[in-house]
Amino acid sequence: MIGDRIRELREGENILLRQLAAQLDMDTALLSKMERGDRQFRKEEILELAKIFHQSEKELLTLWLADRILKSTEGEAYISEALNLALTTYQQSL
Amino acid sequence: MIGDRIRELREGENILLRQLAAQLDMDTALLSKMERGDRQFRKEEILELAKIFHQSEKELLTLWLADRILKSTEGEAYISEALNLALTTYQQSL
DNA sequence: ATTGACTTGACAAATTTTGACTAAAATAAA
DNA sequence: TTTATTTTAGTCAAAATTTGTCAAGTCAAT
Repeated sequence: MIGDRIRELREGENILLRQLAAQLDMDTALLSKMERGDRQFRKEEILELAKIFHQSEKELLTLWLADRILKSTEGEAYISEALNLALTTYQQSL
Repeated sequence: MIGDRIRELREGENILLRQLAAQLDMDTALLSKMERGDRQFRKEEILELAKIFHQSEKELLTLWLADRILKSTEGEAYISEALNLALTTYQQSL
């Protein structure tokens, strides 16, 4: 999800994986995994990517956090119910 | 949240922390932390607790998963947005 | 002051996540 | 097809996180 978006942005600007990896100071193989969702981005990387691609931090961070949320539910039952409950619980806590 | 519910159920049946801990084959201190939300239950423990207290697995697992979801978002920005996005993304994936 | 129930903090053990590296696979260019 | 480049997959150890245990702590009731 965030990985797809990053790939989309990268390809939209015709930047190679290894070039973007260099900008982020990371191994190309690792960035490849991150774009494909095998590994998670770190928040700092998302912020850096927002700068590089002139996207709002909010958009990218939201995608990134949604990914992490879904990852934390992988393989479980009652995911919709739990997400709904988490949402209302969170909103009430504000 | 799930911890509160377990404590409620336990106290409702006048079971001591150490007694329930014994039934779950765990240290009393650990169960104490779990009820208070310091530590997370494992899924097998939730299933066992559903049996012990004659509650539906769905109810307890949903509470448990919602807890884990919220924990995975702790300290982040755009939590509501991400939860909503995670929810719609998940539902579309079905 | 002693007992019983529960809580807390510190530490060690276990598990999971992570990044670097290597090589294989896919893709593109010649 | 060969060669070069880009991407993906697999492995391994280090780092980080989670988990379990124990001892000491609080608090309330006796």
